Amino acid sequence: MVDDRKLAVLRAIVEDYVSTNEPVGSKALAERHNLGVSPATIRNDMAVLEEQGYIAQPHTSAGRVPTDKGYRLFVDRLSQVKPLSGAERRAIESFLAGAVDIDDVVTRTVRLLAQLTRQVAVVQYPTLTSSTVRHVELVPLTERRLMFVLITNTGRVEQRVVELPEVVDEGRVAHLRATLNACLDGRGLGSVPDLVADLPERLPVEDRPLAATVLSVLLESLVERQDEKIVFAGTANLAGADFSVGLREVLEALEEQVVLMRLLGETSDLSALTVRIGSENPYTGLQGTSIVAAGYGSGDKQLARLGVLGPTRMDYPVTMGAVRAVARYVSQILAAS
Amino acid sequence: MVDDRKLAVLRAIVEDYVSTNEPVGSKALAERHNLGVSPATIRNDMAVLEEQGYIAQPHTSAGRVPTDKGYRLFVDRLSQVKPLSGAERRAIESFLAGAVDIDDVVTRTVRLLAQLTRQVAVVQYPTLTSSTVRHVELVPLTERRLMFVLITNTGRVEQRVVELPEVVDEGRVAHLRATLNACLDGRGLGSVPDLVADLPERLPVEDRPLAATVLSVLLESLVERQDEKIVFAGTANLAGADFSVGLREVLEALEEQVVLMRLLGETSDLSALTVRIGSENPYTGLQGTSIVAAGYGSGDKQLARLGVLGPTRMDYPVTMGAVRAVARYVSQILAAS
DNA sequence: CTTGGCACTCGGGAACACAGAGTGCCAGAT
DNA sequence: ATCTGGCACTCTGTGTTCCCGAGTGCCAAG
Repeated sequence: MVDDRKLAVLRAIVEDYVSTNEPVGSKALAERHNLGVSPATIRNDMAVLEEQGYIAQPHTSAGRVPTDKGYRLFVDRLSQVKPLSGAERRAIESFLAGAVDIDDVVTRTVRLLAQLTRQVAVVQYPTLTSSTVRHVELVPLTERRLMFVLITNTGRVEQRVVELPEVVDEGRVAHLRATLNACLDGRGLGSVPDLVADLPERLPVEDRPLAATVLSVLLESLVERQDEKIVFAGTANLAGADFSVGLREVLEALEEQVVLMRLLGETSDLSALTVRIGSENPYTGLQGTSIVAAGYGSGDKQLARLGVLGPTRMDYPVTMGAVRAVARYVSQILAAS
Repeated sequence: MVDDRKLAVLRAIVEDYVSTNEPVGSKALAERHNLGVSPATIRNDMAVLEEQGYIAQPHTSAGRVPTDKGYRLFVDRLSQVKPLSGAERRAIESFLAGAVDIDDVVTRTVRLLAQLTRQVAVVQYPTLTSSTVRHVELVPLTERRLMFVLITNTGRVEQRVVELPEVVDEGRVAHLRATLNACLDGRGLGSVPDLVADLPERLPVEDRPLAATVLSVLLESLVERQDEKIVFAGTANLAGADFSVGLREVLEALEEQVVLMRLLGETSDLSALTVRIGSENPYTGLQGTSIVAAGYGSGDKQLARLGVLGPTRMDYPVTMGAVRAVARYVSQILAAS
């Protein structure tokens, strides 16, 4: 009974603080929530909660504010993900349905998510390594140069210009193209390095330099894209909010692909809805912020992650609901195409 | 003689204000610049300059600040574009030289420009319409679906998934591919609509629905990309600066492709180094900001524009120098590849 | 036309007081 | 054992006042 009420108090503090952005005191709590006890009792509970590190007061004689630990407890045990309204769902669906290609899907998704949560949205492009090769194309540009294009089953296209070591005629290019496609078509990108390892040896000697050059570009493009592209939107939503640390640091972090990558991706379970709160964050520039992220992908395979970044003081149930919903809808869209 | 000195005073005011970010008074001017006259004389000049609208005072008994009109005069008549240092040039060159494809060029360019100017950099992707078709590829994905890929001479690749009206075999796809390439190879994108207009009629009747479907996708992808993609970087540089209008508005404008487009592009002469100062700006959310932009492209053809956006109070000579230099180097890179 | 002098204005910072919110603690009630 | 009301105390934030200094505009003299 006792502990139960303390948790209720913590929940009330989090909810009030999130909605008002002001430290919340015992009196206000007693009024706004019917906890059935007097302010004095609440004060006692708050003293305990503070001692345990769930809340803190900015100054003596100010109300209490949840700590990161407090938010953590709230997210883990005191809240439920809030589903979106029907109208919101329909809006999402129709907005995403209009996408024409993978770029468009990602762009629309990130904007949608930013608008929905009124925070900064971050979307990782689907990882190549878990998709498969649909087609490899070699297009001669000049005598000693060709365009290498790799198309995956997720609709993603990688292209590179390859400088050739020697003049090569159409026929040899066509042959290499056929060989490559026969070898790679439908295979997972992760297995490509193994598959092409002994390929030059299976070719006539005179074709080997050509093949080696093309393959090195192919492998390079795979490696390079493994830490994938990430896009974000909604930075304008940062303007109002105040973080413990400056706005500048947050914007800088957002432009660092690597940092973003780690924020979204450092989870073994790609599909889970993960929340990282304030100081749980590995990156110093993002102390005052929380990240809510989820995996998405077509079918059972999780291809990549998406999420939002906002002030620690955010409405976690709503945000988590939005992120989860968008992740699901994107997965649907990808599965359908 | 008289007017000359007034201009010198204006120049001094702009320079001091840009470097100190504080309204500049007559006494400080007389000390820091050797204008050879007393503060009182400068005051008289300043009164005239203010009457003519080149400067203004935030409050009575504060120093003067340049108006947009004042900056305009400064840029047009009182300043020279400042070339970059040799070290900076080399840094640019080596940084851009490592780019592997067109995406990479654009990404590197925008980051470089942001870092160089310590402002927000904006780069427009090379416009398709002024480039030419290098190759058209049709890749069957399933019986009723194929991937359409368009490669241009600038290394840009457009792809679309096409849903077919009927089951189509490899042979017919190959035939259409050959026809398309014969028809379009090497032609300007602008002329594509004309070139394909009567194409269905030149095909056997049974191929027409297929051709019509593919062509409609082709044309659509051209139209869609005509208002081109724009990327930006360096928003963290906005954090310190203060605009007359809020930071939020600026960030919002940056995420509006259309707005950015107009900012960069609304010039008949694509190649000129253009400066748009504060209220000269068509968009209300960007009043306190100036834009410095230049065209770039391979060879003589200007393909697109790039530039930076910063507070009206910026170092125009330096910024203009950086923008111009980067535009030139990017043009070189594009011409070489 | 320039200069030094002078009175005037106004913004911004320092000092100060004060109201209000919130706390902690204690003694009494349940 | 727990809750409650009361009470003294401690802050922050705000409003007020005051004053300094920078800067101006004007004027009369060089």
